[in-house]
Amino acid sequence: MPIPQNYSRPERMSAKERAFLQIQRWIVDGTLQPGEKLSDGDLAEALGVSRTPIREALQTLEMQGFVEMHRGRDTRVTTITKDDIHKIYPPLAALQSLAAAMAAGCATAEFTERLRTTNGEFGMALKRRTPYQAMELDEEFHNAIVERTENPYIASFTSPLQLHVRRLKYVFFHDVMLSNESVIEHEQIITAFEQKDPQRAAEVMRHNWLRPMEELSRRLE
Amino acid sequence: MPIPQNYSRPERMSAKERAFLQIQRWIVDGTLQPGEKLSDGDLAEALGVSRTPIREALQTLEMQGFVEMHRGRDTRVTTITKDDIHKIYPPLAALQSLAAAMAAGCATAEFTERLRTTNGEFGMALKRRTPYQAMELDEEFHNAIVERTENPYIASFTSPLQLHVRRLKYVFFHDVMLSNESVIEHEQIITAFEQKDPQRAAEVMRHNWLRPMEELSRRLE
DNA sequence: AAACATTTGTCCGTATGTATA
DNA sequence: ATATACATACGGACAAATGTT
Repeated sequence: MPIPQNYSRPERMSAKERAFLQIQRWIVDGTLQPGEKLSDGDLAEALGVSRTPIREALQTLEMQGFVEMHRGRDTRVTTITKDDIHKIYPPLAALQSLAAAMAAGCATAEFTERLRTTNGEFGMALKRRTPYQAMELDEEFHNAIVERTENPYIASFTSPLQLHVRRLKYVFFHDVMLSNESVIEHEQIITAFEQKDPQRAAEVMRHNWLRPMEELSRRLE
Repeated sequence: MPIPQNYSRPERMSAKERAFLQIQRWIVDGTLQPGEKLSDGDLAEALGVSRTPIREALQTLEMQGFVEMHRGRDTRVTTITKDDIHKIYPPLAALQSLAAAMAAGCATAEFTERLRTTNGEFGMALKRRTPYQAMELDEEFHNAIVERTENPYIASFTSPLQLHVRRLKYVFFHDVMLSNESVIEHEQIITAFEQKDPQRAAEVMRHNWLRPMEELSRRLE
């Protein structure tokens, strides 16, 4: 009996983890809308577990800014306004920029090659008009750089912030909003890595995050 | 009957919150040492609550990087090495620098005055050789700037990072390690605010965080 | 004002999974 | 390899708090 090798995860997920990922997805993609009330009892029933793992998941999501728990009252999905565009992007840009500067110092040839491959696929996905795949490849590009810094403090913050960006796009535009300019900027970042130029890597990276912010902002006026 | 106005908190804390703050304190000040095993049962008994709020507190601490939970195995205080000095400070510097740049744009006279007062008390605490008070006034200075940005995403990350810095100092030096140069740098930041110079505010702020990193780093060699 | 309905917060027992002998 | 000991993960009941009728 042949068993598929890549069946989801080798390590089983805990109920809390499953609940966390599922509820997070629902919030990010807008299934659970901003301000919507969350009943842990209902979620427990929907996900087929007890309230305990749901509560734990909700508390984690509260830490990440996706839900607000009011003791004794209720638990709700956090609201977002267009102002959040200018609140989420700048810190993300700052940390990604830092990560780029750090990665520039220790970028090997095989690392830049890997980035170039990912960026190539990203560009192809844009041409192919498969925005969801493009978005995932864009995130893969940026995550690779963050992971390269081997700094868990940075990763632990950029990761949820990227999800907040996704949520912004879904909630306000029902769209992932990607621009072709990113491909060029990514290439410039890779070049800066090859030239061991942290300053330039940081500068381009910042621009690569602040430009989409401006684009979103303009489309809302 | 006169009731003290500033009696700790008007709102009662939940058991989870109490447990969270207490365990966090113990980890930061070294009472609970790096790598130490945490038994939720023992903690529950020590704090006079059941295991549920303890478990929830530990999960929150895990998100902040103070605790590692290994499913089915054990729960331990995270280890820190001297390498962490160079991992914690840079992202903190990057975000504080961003906060300074943002605050420079909207700093009022009364705001800079408040900062100047806090910085004055900070300098006095240094002269008085009351390092713990000095540290708290230093944090108050920086937190005021972060809060001024009204950006909860930044605050939610800098706040635990500052505690990691505290922990570094306590664990490696049993000391809070403050330098007089900070007073001058703070004043330079305030001046940059008054002159509405975000660039300079950001630059001084970064230096104000990276200099202590270098000082700690040198003292470890 | 007081009792109700609802939701969150806490307790504790048990099942599950992991490491060790 | 099997059994044992132990810690975590989960479930379900109860208590407390809040808003409402």
